[in-house]
Amino acid sequence: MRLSELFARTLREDPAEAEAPSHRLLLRAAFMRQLISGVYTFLPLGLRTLRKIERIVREEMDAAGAQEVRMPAIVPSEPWKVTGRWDAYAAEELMFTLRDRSGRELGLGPTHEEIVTPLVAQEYESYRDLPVNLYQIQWKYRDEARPKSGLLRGREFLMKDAYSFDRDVEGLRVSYQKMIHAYDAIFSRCGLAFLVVEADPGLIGGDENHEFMAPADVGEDLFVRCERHDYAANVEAATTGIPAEAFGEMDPVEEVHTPDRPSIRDVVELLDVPADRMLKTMGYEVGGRLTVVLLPGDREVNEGKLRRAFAPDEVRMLEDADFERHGLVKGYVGPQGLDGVVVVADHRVRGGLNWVTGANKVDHHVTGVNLGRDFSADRFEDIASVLEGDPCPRCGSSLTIGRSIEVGHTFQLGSKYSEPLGATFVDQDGAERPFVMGCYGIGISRVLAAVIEQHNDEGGIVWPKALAPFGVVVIVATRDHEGAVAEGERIYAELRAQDVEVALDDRDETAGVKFADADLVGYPVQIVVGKRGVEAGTVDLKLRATGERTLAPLAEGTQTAVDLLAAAP
RNA sequence: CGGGACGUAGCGCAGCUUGGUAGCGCGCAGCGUUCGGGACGCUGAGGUCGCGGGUUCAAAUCCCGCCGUCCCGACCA
Repeated sequence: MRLSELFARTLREDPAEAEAPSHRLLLRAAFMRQLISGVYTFLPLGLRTLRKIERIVREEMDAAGAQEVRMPAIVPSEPWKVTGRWDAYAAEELMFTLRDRSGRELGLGPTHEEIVTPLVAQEYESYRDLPVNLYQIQWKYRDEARPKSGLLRGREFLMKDAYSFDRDVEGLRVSYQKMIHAYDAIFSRCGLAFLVVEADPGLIGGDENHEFMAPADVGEDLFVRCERHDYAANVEAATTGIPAEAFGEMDPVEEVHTPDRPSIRDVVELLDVPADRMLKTMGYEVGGRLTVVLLPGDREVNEGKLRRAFAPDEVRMLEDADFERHGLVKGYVGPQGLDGVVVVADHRVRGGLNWVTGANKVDHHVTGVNLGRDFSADRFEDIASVLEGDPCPRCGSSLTIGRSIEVGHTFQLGSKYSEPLGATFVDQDGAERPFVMGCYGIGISRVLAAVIEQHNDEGGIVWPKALAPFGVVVIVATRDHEGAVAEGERIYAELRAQDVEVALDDRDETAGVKFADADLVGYPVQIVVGKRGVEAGTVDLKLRATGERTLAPLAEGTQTAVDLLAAAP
């Protein structure tokens, strides 16, 4: 490609609206332009890179035995109503909805379980047909409450979604493992540093599921990982080793005056006790029953774990009026002497002595409160947030917390969708059974941004060669030296003849502009053809990743570039 | 949805407090010089000051409403 003809105007300055490095660089390097919030046009450079990711995904999915299809982006509401997700998506405005001329409700698909499941049910009737795994690469639509950071959270994004259908759970496990391996290969080939974590299932539901996380400062997801790397989980799903029950001397209960100090932080400050000695009491209504949840004061309730602990009962946090109705003093609730209240304690509450907690009386707390003597719990559950330094649930070594971008998510769905949708096959014994499904997503446009988050420097993007829009750029570092221009053309032609993806910077720009743009766009290898070099019979080459420079004889410039590219990361 | 900020030329910004001629840098066009790390000089083009309403003799500037964009939070295949 001749850069003089490429539809790409780089920006000298950072666009005002971009903060995340990938967002900034994608705009500056002319990979994309914004249309509206969370929706972008891919320019030629961006599209080339996007297609490289698609290609890697296709190759690995095909190698894993999945078959590509293309389902419509426009979806009918009916199957969504059957699975109950129309309300979950459309009513909560996550789904863009529309109506056709007859008034029929339609939506733009945010994911396709409701479409692919009936499709397979329609075509396949027997266990003999299974397993099958269908995937597609398609633009997905989600009316995000808050699109952000360019491609990292868009309202229109390119996604690879795959769906496996098996006759039983054993089959699903095999299908699932194949996808895990394919994902490992895909992200490795993309040059992404990543880890697999145990995850919270969220709206999609199902049993076991994993997230593929790319560590990055701008990531929205927190994960924990133990020192020995035998456990990693999203903080939403993370558990820890449970502390041993505490034994020791119990102080007497004492009431202290804590005027206008309803929050843990206030009391910590006033009484000078560490937050982890405060006993936090959270009020909920669970399945209509008043429930108090206890946990150490330095932790938060993990809502996901809480809901799972109480499933299938509805969990609702108490509002101000509820406290009054139940005779609780907001800000000063303690577990001691509560009647007719279900008390659920986090396991960690067993590991502490002499808690400080509310006195169930305005402006008063109590100290020296102990489990067994002063209060009891009806149940113990793992419901508190994880903290840095907590023990690993597997090996006991300490957990660290990291920030990451979710680039892939795999779910074992079971019959969560096939059952309500009536998607069944006839098994060997003649019985009709619902398909046992898995689903597997990769945010392709998000991977593009995640790779940049991990591979950039002051100069711009540093593409792994697998994703670079062009592997090599030939920079003609002069405008008025015919020999240099001719040598540039020659090397460009030679590289093309060798099927190297090469760009020729033949623009009417100064050398400095071309160098800066080459660094910004991030071509792995730069070849500089200039007057000085041509007269001395040499070309300069630069490896973007390391900044390493090589001087090569003119005649060997092409081959040196090929070799450098082959060796580039 | 709650909180905050911003919207002035293609891009980045100043001007707004204290109302009165719309400005700077980059980019763009022409000419000349220069030619290996975002060149220099001269000349020039380019703006419904987000939109609507109000106050005023007069609004980019003050007031109200709306729209848009970003950030924090809530939410989140």
